[in-house]
Amino acid sequence: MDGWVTQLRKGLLEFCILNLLRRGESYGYEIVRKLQPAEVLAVSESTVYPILSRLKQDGCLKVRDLPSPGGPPRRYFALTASGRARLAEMNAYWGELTAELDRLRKGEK
Amino acid sequence: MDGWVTQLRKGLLEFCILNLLRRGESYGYEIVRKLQPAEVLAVSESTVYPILSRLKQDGCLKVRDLPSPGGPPRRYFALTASGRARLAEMNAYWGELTAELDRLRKGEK
DNA sequence: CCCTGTACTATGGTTTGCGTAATACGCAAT
DNA sequence: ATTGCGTATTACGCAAACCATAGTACAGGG
Repeated sequence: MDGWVTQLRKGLLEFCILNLLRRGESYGYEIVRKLQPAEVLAVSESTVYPILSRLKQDGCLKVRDLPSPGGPPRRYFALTASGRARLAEMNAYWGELTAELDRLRKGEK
Repeated sequence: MDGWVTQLRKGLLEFCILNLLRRGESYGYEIVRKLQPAEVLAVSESTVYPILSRLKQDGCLKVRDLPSPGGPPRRYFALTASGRARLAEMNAYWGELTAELDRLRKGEK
């Protein structure tokens, strides 16, 4: 069960982070905190930071550094136009996927 | 988008196969066919067979071989008690996960 | 001076899906 | 008779994502 959860999260976390950033820019450490209370989605920094780097690399996010009140400067990430388009595609696919899975779980036909 | 779909499927396919077998035994080739029309879940044999092997290895499935009307003998897989328990846990976790994700996607608080 | 909380970076392992290819059986058509 | 197609399984190897672990760095309180 434990390993399965890890596998299930592949791709999903990227999806979560994009959805989180839809509301406005944020930085890695804060994103970890925002996902913490969810429990089923709780992750560590070593998971979030690589995802942010990849999304920026892919042109889905843009970055700007601002000083922090305590600690290294914060790297704020925000969605680009390309990122918003990507998120829209993902949301559409996710909708189909969950619909299909619900059909599988309840005893369809 | 394409690579993302591959990542999203990790763990999910195992979940789908267990749900499929809940209705009764089946064999690899047939499972591939049953998932085919779903589109969002369509996979090839090279994906399904390793999953079945692993599930059997983990004690979630039991196997019996029966002759095929054309081709090598079919390996029929069926859920064990342990498999049913595992599936129940997965279904519970999946419920929490989709609920949390829906909350993230709609602009909750 | 040490410890806690904040914030980011780097490395390596484990697992999974999937492309590719090989094997094997039966039946129909050329 | 041989070719091809649908059925059915097995084996090898790659790429990507999550995550544990560890390390760096700054500010403020005891």
